[in-house]
Amino acid sequence: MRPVKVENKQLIEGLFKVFREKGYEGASLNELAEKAGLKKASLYHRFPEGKKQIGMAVLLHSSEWLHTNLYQLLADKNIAATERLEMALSRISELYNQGKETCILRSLSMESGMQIFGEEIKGEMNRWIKYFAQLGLDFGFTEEEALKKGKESLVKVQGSLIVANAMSDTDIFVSSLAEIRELFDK
Amino acid sequence: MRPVKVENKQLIEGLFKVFREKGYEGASLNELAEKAGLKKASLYHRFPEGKKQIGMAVLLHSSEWLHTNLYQLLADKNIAATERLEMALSRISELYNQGKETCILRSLSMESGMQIFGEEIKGEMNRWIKYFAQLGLDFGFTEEEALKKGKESLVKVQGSLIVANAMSDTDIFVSSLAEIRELFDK
DNA sequence: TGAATTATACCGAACGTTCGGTAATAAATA
DNA sequence: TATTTATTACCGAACGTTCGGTATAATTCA
Repeated sequence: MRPVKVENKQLIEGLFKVFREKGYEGASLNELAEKAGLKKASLYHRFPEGKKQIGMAVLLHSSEWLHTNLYQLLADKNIAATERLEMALSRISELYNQGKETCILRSLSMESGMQIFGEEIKGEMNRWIKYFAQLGLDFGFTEEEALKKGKESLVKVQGSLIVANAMSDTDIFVSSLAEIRELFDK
Repeated sequence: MRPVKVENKQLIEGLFKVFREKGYEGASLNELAEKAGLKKASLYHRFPEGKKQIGMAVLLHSSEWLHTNLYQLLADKNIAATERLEMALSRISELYNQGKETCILRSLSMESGMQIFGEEIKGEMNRWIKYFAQLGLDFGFTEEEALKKGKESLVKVQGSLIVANAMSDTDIFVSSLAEIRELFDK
């Protein structure tokens, strides 16, 4: 069998960047192919169902990253809650390149994207809230308090990414991460 | 002179909704014209410079709404700070239809929109922060504290709109407005 | 009538998608 | 080992459709 020109991981990451920067409608097959290192027709060999399937693969890739690098950490009771929080914030900062890059969930959550990926995006946000709420419980908060903090952490990350990007001011993102820290551990 | 078929205000509001829901790339001229109640060519009569000009008009319309309905209120020293805050939150809730609708700044702030409207979006966010920071001063906070609260209010609104829309859960938006209240007046 | 507004028809370019064919490798055969 | 065969990966070219945009004619009203 002929070997692939671009490995799957590298391929998805190239596609991911285009969707994150341009959104679903803004990401053209030509640019997707270019950034992926393949021709347009070859993309259709890898993803026979086309653009929607590519978006889905990108979303799945993000979901796996979060599960491996964030959620598993947040749920690891062998690590003290304070340290878990610290590490989680550090990985979130890494994920969004210190606030210089937006979130794929936001990029794909305009109306056209929601019609295709609505359930996946909603599911991912629910997972974020759930795992941060779990951390809240480990910090000793009540279930209600913890759930609220889970939601606040998501709102802060999403909001600060929007504002930081629009204003070219990553300090807002960095500050928001600090506020999430204080939300749990003060 | 022949009267217009669709009045300017109504026209802009129709165009506004399309850009807010679909983003810049996702808003096609055919749909813009349809929702505006005009044909495409008639849109070009009203906006000879095309789509960019339409987006700019929509953005300006939003800016004026904010100035008239929010910023003037926030700066009105004849009203007690607490009441000003309360009224401001109420108008924000109205603006975003209790969290059921997103913010045009977010919709137009993907890469393609930022290249066209970057300065306008940045300016509008700065204005939001400035006026809420001013309110913070009136609440007796230091300049530094007030500025931080201004930024937090913007982050909370933007973030909660994203999450509320993606999760079809307007409670998150409502809660976030309550958190902004507590941020200033507790 | 004359000017303004709207509508029809159209344009080149770009869109997502498809297809026929070629390149590259592994497996099978001689 | 050398050659053929099968399988998969890739790509150029073209598809029909829609894009943003533009002529030009018809309509409307001062």
